[in-house]
Amino acid sequence: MARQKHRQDGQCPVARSLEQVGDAWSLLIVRNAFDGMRRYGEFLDDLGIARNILADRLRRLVEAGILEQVAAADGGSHSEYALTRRGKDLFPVIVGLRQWGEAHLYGKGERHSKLVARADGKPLPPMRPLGRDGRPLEADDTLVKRIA
Amino acid sequence: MARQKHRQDGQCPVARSLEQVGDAWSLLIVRNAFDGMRRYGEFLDDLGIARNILADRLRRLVEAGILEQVAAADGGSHSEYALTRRGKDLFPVIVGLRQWGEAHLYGKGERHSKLVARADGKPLPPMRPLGRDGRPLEADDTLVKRIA
DNA sequence: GAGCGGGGTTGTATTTTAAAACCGGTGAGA
DNA sequence: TCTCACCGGTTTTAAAATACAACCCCGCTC
Repeated sequence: MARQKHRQDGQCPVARSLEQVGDAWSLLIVRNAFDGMRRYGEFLDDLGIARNILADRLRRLVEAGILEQVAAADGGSHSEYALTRRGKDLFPVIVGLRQWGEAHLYGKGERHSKLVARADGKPLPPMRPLGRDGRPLEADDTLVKRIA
Repeated sequence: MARQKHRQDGQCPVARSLEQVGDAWSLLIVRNAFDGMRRYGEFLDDLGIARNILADRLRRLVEAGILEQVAAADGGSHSEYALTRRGKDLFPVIVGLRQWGEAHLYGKGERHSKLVARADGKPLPPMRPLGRDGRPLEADDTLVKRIA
């Protein structure tokens, strides 16, 4: 489903993004990559994903330029998967999903991992879209301008 | 795939979020809802999704508290689907996907729809996670603190 | 009461995912 | 050097999700 053509999807960047990362596994792999995970076996163990699916997703993510295969950091014979610039730019997407989940998907007292600033160890404030004046924008303050 | 259990997914808000919206259709429906779309037939025509899948996704989104069914605005007999507070809070996720797509998935000169501020009609600056001091944070400036 | 549009449900074919067995290359130890 | 794990996959087969088309129900209009 992340790979089919809809009506006018060339036009909408959201749709085009979802063609590349619009399945749960891809974004979970990317999330783990942000946490420093780099090896096939690590992803396999952590995610509990089927081996063939993991291989397929890694291949797609490499093809999409989100991950790249690099020689192992420890000089071993295997290769590792590292986020490219393009992959790192997915950070706001991951943060958005994380903060939405934190805000809406946990009961009071139910614990979860937290994203904190490395500098002070404190949680990040909610990420919000800002206008050019630096003030937060709600969805109602924006509109999608379709191309002519 | 958006609906299975991984190793320790209760813990990670990203995983939990993706259980609810981790497939392309759900987020495309939400995207369209942000654009003011409210009716089954509108989603059907715009997305080119299969009818049964659309019905299923709308049902799930309602169950998840992201959409709610409300009486039609025009007093007709059918009902419409509107974003709840929880659904509206997905705005940063959609914006994140949109801006990533805009930045990485279009060739020079290739046109796409744009998200603009309603006030001045101008595109939004890139949304970025901010630290408590208001300065943008890169992924490397953060870490995920797992719960004890 | 026939026709029609909206909003679905119900089959059934096709595609994707999952699970598990298998395979090839490297490196360590006997 | 032989073999024995281990890592990183591929292949095979089963199960599930998706797509597509046909059908159905309801309220409305004519």
